[in-house]
Amino acid sequence: MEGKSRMIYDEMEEIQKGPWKEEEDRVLMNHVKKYGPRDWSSIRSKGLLQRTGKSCRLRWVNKLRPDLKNGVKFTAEEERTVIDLQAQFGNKWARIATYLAGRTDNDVKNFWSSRQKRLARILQTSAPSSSRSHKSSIKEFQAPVFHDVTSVEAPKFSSSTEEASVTKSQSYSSSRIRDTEKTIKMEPLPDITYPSSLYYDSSLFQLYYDLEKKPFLEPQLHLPFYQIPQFQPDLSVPVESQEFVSRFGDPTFLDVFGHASGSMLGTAKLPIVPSCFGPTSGSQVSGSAKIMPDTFVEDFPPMDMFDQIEPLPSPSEWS
DNA sequence: AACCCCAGCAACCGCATTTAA
DNA sequence: GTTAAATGCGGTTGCTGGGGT
Repeated sequence: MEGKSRMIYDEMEEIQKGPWKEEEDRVLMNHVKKYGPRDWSSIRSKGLLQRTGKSCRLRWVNKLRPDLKNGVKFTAEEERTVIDLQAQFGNKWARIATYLAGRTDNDVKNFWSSRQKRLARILQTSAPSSSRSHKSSIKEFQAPVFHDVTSVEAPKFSSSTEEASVTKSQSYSSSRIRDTEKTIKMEPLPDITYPSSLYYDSSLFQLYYDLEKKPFLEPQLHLPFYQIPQFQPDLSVPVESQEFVSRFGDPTFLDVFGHASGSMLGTAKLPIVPSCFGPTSGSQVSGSAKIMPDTFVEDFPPMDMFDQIEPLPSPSEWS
């Protein structure tokens, strides 16, 4: 080996990888103090560190930035935010992270993948071994997503027309509602103060109903699944789905809901009247103990065991 | 005590996009 | 306008510590 290739080899060899040492962090911090968070490549070219510019930047962004919540677990609120934004944006971790103060894209990404693994395991262990059809029925479900997103602040965007569409005058929630066809806006019921931004994913309904042909949901069927333990087996629900649905009563399955208890599920009913069906369409749940959506969200954090589930076709794909 | 499993995390890699020359 | 370098992003990997057996 000689000449240029030798030089390249030496250069490659010198590059430091792996965990950062304190001294390296100090050098990197000094660089940022002097020049700001940029010119990462110059750190190496000046001989300050044997790290690539990319590595330096990553270290700064993920660990050294002063505003980071290092070593702090995601709060329930942050989890809700991530779940909601992931549903909205997909795996746009950097974008999602802009909604979470002190969190990096890596944080969000790691949080999400941990969660996916956890849920996959839960699904796996709670799935009855005897039923293949059960497995397929799960795939037909998509999670109804309940969120109170009123407290989520939209980030301050500097550019991008798409991002600029979320203006200060527009709440994050309203943009969310506007953006998705899957969202059914909740109308407040008299004498109850509901967060105006409460919404859920209506696609659960799509499982059973072609909305164009059957504009009215049967009262029990448009219930969110927290009422499912009381689910009546004769409600024109496909047998497979009933089987799946019945598993909400399975104590193991309930682990998905964190500290939710089976008894809570059994008694909880929420009067929800999707506006598209109108308050007079007879879709209100009868005889229910009213619970606030927020309470519900708190008691049933990250309800996303359906995340593995393939999305249903969009309405335009229905035939 | 030794081993295994797993969750959480940090860091790397490859590719895409943006910026500067 | 072109090209190379710098930066940003998302997927993936590997390490580590804690808990269970």
